[in-house]
Amino acid sequence: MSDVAATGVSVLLVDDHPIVRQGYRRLLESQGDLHVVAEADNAADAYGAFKAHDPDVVVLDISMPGASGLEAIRNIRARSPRARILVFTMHNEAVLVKAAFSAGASGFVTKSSEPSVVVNAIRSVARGERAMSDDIAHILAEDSLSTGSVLDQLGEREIEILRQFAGGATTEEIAAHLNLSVKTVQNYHYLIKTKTGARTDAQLVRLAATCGLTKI
Amino acid sequence: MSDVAATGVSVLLVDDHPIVRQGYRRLLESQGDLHVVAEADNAADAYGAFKAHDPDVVVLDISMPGASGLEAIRNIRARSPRARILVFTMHNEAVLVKAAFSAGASGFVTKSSEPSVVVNAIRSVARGERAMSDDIAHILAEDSLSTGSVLDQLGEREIEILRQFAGGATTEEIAAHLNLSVKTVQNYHYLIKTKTGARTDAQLVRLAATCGLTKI
DNA sequence: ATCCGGCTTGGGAAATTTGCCCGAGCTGCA
DNA sequence: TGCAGCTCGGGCAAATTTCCCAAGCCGGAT
Repeated sequence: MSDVAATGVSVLLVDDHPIVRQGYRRLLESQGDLHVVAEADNAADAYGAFKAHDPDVVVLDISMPGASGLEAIRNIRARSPRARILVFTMHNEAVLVKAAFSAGASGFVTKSSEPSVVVNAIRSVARGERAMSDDIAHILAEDSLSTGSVLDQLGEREIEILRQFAGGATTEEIAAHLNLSVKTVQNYHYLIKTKTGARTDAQLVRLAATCGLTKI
Repeated sequence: MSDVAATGVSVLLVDDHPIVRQGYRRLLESQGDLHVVAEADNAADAYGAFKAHDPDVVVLDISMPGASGLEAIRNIRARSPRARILVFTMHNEAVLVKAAFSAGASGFVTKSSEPSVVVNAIRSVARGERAMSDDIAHILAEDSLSTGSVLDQLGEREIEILRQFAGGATTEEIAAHLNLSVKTVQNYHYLIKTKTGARTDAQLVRLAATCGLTKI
């Protein structure tokens, strides 16, 4: 990464869909200056791949099931603060975007962006700049003006648990996914309900859906 | 499409993510026998593109926002019954898969499938065969198929209770609305879950939503 | 006519979850 | 240093869920 202009930008792809990875790889390689040096299909493997290949930019999807992609961002940044991470996902919730940036991401681009936006975002973060797609900027802008979504009352953990719960996971499954005790998940469940004012699990699911936390 | 073997397979890509379309395009073109002749980024444009280019296979993501991808399938098949449609999406719920097939899809492949699975599925549906990825076959098998819509298994009362429940009503409220004992509503709740195979209240809500029983 | 099967309605009892309260560790911030 | 907030879990009574069962009703089959 000492001379990006001369050597191009090396990229680590992290996404749980092989097809999508393959698509990225072809897209990036066709640019000439972008080179995919490694891939990972889950957040847990991301750091290992990062350490092994020392890419200029990590492109990762934080909407992977199970472990949080935010965790992966923190993991990488904690050990390699100069790492550049571009989040590339279909989610566009303001809370998620803010969480990603505060976790250490350098950029956030939605999958509905034009390919040119993505490749330019990769080049931007490789230069140490911040990058985000127009829709994300829009969402953050509106969010900064708005009264605040219901989700703003929730912490990161609470949001993750709400997402999995609304997605149909049982308490035990969530506990297993996040490596928590069932009791803790139950407590979060209850906390989320009281915080959001939902009196019913069904109301919670609807809430998550209307906030875009889960798609139905 | 008169001679697939000689001319290759022409494909129409329908997906709301430009990047993903670009990825597919590169993947398919690299196969030699598959040619992307058109793209569309929403369900509404899909039929126009189909009519204009008469592709052998339509590869489409039914998880697009706004209009239903199922609608697009029905649209295309209604006017061109010999159309071959391969659904390619990240969703893997049995109800959705069955809905897609009953809408006229010829194949259903999840985005977590290997690239080779996708290209082979395209070739299969081009030959007029059915195709689905292993995970989808598994899900359908477990679903033990049988009954058409999930709602067909439910009686009138069960549907009414499911609707109110998914709408956010508590057990007591439902009992009061319908002049039943709380116990009866509880039993219905349980019965509905076992009948539909939902293991979670959240899954029940999603089910009701996907069946159009409640809007979110 | 009779019987079968499914829907509707609820009781009962064990298993599980919920509702709240609590404490502890940790982090960031003043 | 101390406060505040998030995360994580124990405890325990109250509530709900999970199953199993029974009975009435009704339409269709025999």
